[in-house]
Amino acid sequence: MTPDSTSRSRRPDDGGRAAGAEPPGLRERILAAAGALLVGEGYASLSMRRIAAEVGCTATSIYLHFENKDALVHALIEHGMEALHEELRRVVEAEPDPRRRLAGLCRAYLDFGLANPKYYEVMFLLHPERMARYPQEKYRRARRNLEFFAEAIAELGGADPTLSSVLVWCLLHGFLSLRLSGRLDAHLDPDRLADQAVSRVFQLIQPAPTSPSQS
Amino acid sequence: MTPDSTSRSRRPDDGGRAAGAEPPGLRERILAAAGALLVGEGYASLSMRRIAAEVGCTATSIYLHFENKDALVHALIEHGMEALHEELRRVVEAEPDPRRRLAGLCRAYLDFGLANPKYYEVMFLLHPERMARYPQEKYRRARRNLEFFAEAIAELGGADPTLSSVLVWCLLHGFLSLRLSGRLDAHLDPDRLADQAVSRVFQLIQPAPTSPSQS
DNA sequence: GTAGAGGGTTAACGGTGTAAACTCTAGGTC
DNA sequence: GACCTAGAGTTTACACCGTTAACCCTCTAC
Repeated sequence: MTPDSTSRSRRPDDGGRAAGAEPPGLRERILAAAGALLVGEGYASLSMRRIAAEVGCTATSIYLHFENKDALVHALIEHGMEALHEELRRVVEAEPDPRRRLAGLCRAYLDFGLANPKYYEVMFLLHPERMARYPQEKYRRARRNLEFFAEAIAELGGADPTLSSVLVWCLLHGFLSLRLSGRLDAHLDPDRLADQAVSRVFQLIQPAPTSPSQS
Repeated sequence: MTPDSTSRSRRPDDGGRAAGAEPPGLRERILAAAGALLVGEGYASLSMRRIAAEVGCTATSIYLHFENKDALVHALIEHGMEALHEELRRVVEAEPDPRRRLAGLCRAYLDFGLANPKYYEVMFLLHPERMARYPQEKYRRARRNLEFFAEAIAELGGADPTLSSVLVWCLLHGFLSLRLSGRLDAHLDPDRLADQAVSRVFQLIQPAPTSPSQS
């Protein structure tokens, strides 16, 4: 039973905004404008006033639909997380072979970051000083993404799949972080680096030799 | 034509003014205050007015010694880069054994980030929208750091040392990035993760199997 | 008909980085 | 001593920023 009709105690805070009425609705339009602005001009240009101008309302109106700017950005992050999750889910469903599936997951993760750099920045690069922590609860989707990796690793007989999946994430995210912020040496071929990162993942997930011993 | 007997040719940085010599000098005091403010309150509190208040001058005075805020932050970054380089250099000089040296380099890198999170953020996490790119030329020192890694990798017979060193950097930086921004699952033990990252580095630098399996 | 609530507005506060114009002081030259 | 100049530092101001408080207008419920 979807209760609506007389939407009395609608709390626009961060709860789901049901009532997908006929016109897009201001909240949706704000989100769309914010996303377009983010993709088009980057996070630095994502100001409440700019968004409002784009959408044709005043900056303060946004506060009727989002608690503050962080909440708005969180909604954008959630949107991005959903898109990323969808990409990964597609790979998982298409690839029964764990080896190819893991490689596909890595490639999909990298491709997502390279194809949506502004979104990736907001989702994974924005540092905590500048923004209230993205609600831990919402990271469940991110964790489900990691589980995709962990499952494939487990099927491949990798060491400690959960931990290994995090290490794989570190490698992939580290590459994207350095690449997107332009910190990689300009002489390196980024594509080759990405390919190498993906193929070395299979070594990364191997259990460490029982004893370091002598080489 | 000689302006004065005082050492004029001091080029402390990016074409700064000659500035004084004997007392700390305003430029040095600004840098010191900025560093303290960064470490103490984080990048978000690093405003020109805050720095000026700390140092006892006006915000605009800072512009007599730094072209703009980015230039000031670049000076801080350079300071951090020097400190990091020193840490790594120490390891290189203390460890002749390449295996232990590589492990030591990884640990030192991670320890630097964990011990100086605010500096690490400014050095490697601040994303490009918010700041003019750190001058490529100054990244030479960062590249020299990577050479430390590459050398050890070469001695260990790792694959394509230059490329491998970048991948190791990706792994270490990815871990620090996710850790410092609080994005790692709270259930994971970060210390164990760091240890695992370091020990898996040796697998990461292995050459990939000649063929990615048949089919 | 009237009360009330929700969506929207205007005006304002304190903060930001930065540019322009001004003042003050020290040194060099006649 | 008088004058000029250069540079360090200050005041003032601008155009933004996120956010709050107060107000308004329209619709619905009783």
